[in-house]
Amino acid sequence: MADAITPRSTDYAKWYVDIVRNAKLADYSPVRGCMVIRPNGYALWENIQSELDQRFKQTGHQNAYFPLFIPQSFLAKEAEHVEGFAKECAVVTHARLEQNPDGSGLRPAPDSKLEEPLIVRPTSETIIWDAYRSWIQSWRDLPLKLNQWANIVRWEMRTRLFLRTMEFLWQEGHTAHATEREAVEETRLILDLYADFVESYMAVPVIKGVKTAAERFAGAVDTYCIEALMQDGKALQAGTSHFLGQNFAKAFDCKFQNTDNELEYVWATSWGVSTRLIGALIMAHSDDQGLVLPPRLAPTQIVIVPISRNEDEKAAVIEAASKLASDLRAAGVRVHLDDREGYRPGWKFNEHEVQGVPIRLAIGPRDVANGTIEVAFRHSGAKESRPLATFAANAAALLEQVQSELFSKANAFRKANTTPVDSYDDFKDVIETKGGFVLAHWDGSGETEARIKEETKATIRCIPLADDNESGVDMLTGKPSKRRVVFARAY
RNA sequence: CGGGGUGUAGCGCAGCCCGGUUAGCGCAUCUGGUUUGGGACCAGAGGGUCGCAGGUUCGAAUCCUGCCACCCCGACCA
Repeated sequence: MADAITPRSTDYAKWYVDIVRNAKLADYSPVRGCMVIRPNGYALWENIQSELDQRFKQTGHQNAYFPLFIPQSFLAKEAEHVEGFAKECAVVTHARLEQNPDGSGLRPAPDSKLEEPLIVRPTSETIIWDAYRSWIQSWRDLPLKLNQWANIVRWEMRTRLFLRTMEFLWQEGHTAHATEREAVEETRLILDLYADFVESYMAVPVIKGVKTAAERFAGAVDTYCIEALMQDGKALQAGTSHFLGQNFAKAFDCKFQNTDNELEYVWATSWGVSTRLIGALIMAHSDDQGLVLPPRLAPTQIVIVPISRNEDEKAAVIEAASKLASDLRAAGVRVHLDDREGYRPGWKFNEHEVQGVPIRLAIGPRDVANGTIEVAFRHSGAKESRPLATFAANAAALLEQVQSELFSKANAFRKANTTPVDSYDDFKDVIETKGGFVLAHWDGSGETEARIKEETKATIRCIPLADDNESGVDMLTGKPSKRRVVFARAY
């Protein structure tokens, strides 16, 4: 509980795990590559969920739920999709266990072997498009815009808490449209929604862009993404929105009759963000003292720690603290009065710091006498005394200020770690020594991209959508390039 | 799957080379007391198939053989 956190400068990967475990966000499970999401971590996911869910509904989406198990044959229907996912599927082959003949434990009963194996969904396009085929006949059935909150399984070789686990939680939106244009608009709408959410709620700046063919979702025509930069200079894909064209409609024979009385294949999108966002959050803001949470997402925004030496003091302090807590609650602040017995104030300070509570208030006999409280800011470490009477009224604004300071800090970090380069030598040097986003010209060929990846381990994170075109020549081949693209080493 | 490493109390480790009372230490936990403005202190207590299976030996955490698990580094990925 009170273990030291490895400093980032010593070992970034270890620091990350220490944060996750000391802040009690998650724990390892008995199953390799899986994790237990603890209450502190799950509360973050619930806040992410409820905000996104609202936004999905505001933009005309409905929630539904599709099965965990998918017939193996479904996956095979879309050629690129199967190629992308087949190698990381968990497969259910038997329906029953029985005692081993020699009495040594259990085995799958041979006579319970399934006619057709089931795969545990690595994503749900196939089973959803199978349903869409039967639900969509006419242009009047479109658009169909569903989302599901679910768990999925991808049999990963190497895993990291939140960033890559074999099972993870996410939402996946799947929409069907009458026209290509409408589907592309949907893809972009969700991309904007994700970017705004991550920037305004999580205070993590992102770059919106399109993936290259090599990095595209298996089965998509275009994959749009938001890319965030972590404190160690590595990029993290924080969300994706795919324009699927008519690939899945064709694979699942999903057609509709248009207003001209003709049969057409449906146009599709799919999009998702996962519990990986929590990993992004940690690596964007946290420090060597522990987790740092942005107020909008923090399960507890303000914690109050009472301090007293005897029963008389305690009564007065608790009374003042309780009143403050209820005033804050009335002002819409998620506040927690930490009145636990048996823990000293210093211990509580540390615990709330490790767990990332944005603002800590300490109130003791001196404060009660002076009508003040001590305000400590998690993100800056600043500590100051303020009048007690007016604090609650200003609290919401104070939290918003913290939120925006966090974003500014992350934004400044990204700016400082985004480097334009024009020669391949400079490129290799920056990737190797400085890291971060590297903006360079690329000739658009998969060969060049693959060679750069091979030689530097840096990939094209995206071709940015931002309107800052500047033509040039590929740093490697000298061929013409219409704009700079974003390179980085990535998680 | 290739290379490296580690398995001893909930966690982190010592002991192993050189076999020998009851397997130890720190943190955490429990009880009692004194404490409380930045991780309190004192006293006491509980907690172990020494990863598993064989072998050598009067005797194995320690030596030998085999197996298993996990971690780190690489190839794949939200």
